[in-house]
Amino acid sequence: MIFPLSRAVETRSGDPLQMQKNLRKPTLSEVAALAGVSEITVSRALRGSSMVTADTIRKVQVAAESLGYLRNRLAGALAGGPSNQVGVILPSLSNIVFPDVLKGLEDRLEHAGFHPVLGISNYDPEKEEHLIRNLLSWRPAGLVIAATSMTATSRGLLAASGLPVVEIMDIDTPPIDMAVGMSHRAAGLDMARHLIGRGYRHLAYVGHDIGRDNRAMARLQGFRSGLQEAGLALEGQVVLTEPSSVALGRRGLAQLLQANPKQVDLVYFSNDDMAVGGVFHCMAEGISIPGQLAIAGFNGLDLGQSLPRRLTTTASHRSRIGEMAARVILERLNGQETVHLTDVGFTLIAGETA
Amino acid sequence: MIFPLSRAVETRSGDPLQMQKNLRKPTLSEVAALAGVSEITVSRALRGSSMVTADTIRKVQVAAESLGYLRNRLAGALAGGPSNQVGVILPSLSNIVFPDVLKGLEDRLEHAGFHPVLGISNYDPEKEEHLIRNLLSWRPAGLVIAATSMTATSRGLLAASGLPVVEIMDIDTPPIDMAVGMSHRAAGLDMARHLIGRGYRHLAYVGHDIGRDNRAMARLQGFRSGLQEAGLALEGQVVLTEPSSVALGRRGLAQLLQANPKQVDLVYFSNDDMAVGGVFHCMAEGISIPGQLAIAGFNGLDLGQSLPRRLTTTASHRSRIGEMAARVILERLNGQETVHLTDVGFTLIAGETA
DNA sequence: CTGAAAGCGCTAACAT
DNA sequence: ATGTTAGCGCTTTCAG
Repeated sequence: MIFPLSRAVETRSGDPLQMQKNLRKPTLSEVAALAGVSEITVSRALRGSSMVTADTIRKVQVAAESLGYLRNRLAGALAGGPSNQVGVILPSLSNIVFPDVLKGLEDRLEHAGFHPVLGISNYDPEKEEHLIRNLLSWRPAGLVIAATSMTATSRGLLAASGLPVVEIMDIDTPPIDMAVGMSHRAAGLDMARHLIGRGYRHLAYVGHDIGRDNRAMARLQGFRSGLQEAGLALEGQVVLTEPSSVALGRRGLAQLLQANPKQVDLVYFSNDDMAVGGVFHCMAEGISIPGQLAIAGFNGLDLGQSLPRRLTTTASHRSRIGEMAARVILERLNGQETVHLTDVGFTLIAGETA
Repeated sequence: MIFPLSRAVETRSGDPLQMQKNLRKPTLSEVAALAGVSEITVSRALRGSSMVTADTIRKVQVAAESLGYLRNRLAGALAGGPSNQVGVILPSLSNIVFPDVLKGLEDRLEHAGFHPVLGISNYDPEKEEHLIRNLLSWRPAGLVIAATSMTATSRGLLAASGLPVVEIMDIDTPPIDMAVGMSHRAAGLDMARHLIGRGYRHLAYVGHDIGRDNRAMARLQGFRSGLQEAGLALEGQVVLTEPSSVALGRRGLAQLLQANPKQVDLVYFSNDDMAVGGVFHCMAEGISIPGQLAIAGFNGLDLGQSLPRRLTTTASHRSRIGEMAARVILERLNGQETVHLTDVGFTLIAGETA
């Protein structure tokens, strides 16, 4: 049995634990009976409706308290009340980016009394579709999704849901409903221009599993465009088919330098974790930064900014994305007009490694 | 597949909230009508009950598909069906430890078709209590909580809920229902013994906001016990009242060395982030590791293991904690016997920094 | 300001 | 193998 019913125990008034153990979960009508009012009045009182006397509110509260009443939102939501759940679909929690986004999201939702209901797609469109169906079946107040590449059915489900739906991270493609994020293409381009401006001419790239991370791919595309503008091209490239990590970045740079022994003077990494790995490789091999080799990353993690030499990188405003996503959902639920595209931008950090 | 977008009734305004209100989703009975069977048969067919003909299952599926039917689990759960939601309360998402735990948890829950419903307590017992009440009101299948110090009411609510409740991280205090974690005291003790065995005699500590992180405090206590065993004591200590970070560790070590110029030969940090900060400080100041100063951390993050010299630390099995928490909940829901205390242990990593 | 009636959409418990 | 009957516990009408 799923809910083992506790048997009767001797009551000790005042102890909420004991009070509740004696009975099935008390319902509205039991509270109503004890308070000497109707169910609906209890409902209104407990939800803070304006149309209830302060006096009856108190009566109801006392009754509810003494019974250890716990609201049943399943019933409430089914009966047409609002839900305070927001479905959240992320591709992963391993990449620090997503916990950061989730943090911002949760923080704002929390303030409004909402909760994220989480699903991790693991970069799999099929699973993503499955998750959408699943989360939607709980009739949440809204949905936030960091999509990979949605199936047509997924898009259909979201569009048909009639809920506020926010697609986060990217704003490079038109959203079903709303989007919050930044242009990764622009970030890559921006970094390329910055580096070229600093005099680097022999640039290479070290990346992680790019098939799954089309944000990283967009950055690389932007970066390439920047090189093209200056009549340059990537002089080396290592793309490893594993999730990004410090260890992978270290390995990736070793591999790159083995294949392209001398000419490269700067390596653009797919993100800061990878870039820090690159820095560590240089430290271990006695390669001076940025003298012999310059390094740039993406994300602006605390980690990179605490290196002996501050990492040159692009700060992404991750928790801000989460915050804004929560914000547009709440605004929409509030009946306010909402913007369909929110660009949180990015900030180039000219550090000491490039 | 047809999405019930066109089924809006009486749509008169462009206001999205209105549109949403007017959208009617198809129900079981509509599917039943179309399939020419009863509601309950549809219900059974869609849930994969064994007692339905393959043929009617197909009929039902076709009908459901063509209407764009989407299961309403609110109604299902209210009517006595199982919930696939598990409440999860964590103190923070900023500390990498908790995303890691959440990852393991989500992964296992996912496989069983369950979803975490998240609440972040921000190390505040009042908020924690509030979250417990809130999540419980959705009648989840279980609850996982990384508690700070619960209020009596919180404990009462959890005990009275009759749900599987798992307290995670610590196993140093007796749980209300079940606990999954490790002994942080033991980890600190273990590290102290290891270091003393390596010959260090002048040990100091650099920690972060310990008032909020009683796990770190437990490690420090264990560490001290280890010193005592050897007739030693901490020769220096800096505890900063901020959340742990690489930057803070760097600052903390600088502060420690300023106050205790020469005697210290090893610094135990409250965790790896802090320890890496310490390593960076040494790099920047030209202090050789471990020759002039040895460093040890806690957690076994990828980061520390990718340093030019692998960090000496204790690997905590974070995602394993999440996995085991999910496991005991699922076992309990499955009617199996469950253990009340699960120690996932820890692993000392004898790196190159101490 | 309070109440009575009428479901919300589903599933468990018995039917057949 | 399928159907019938009753709710689950609440909140929306609409009355008073």
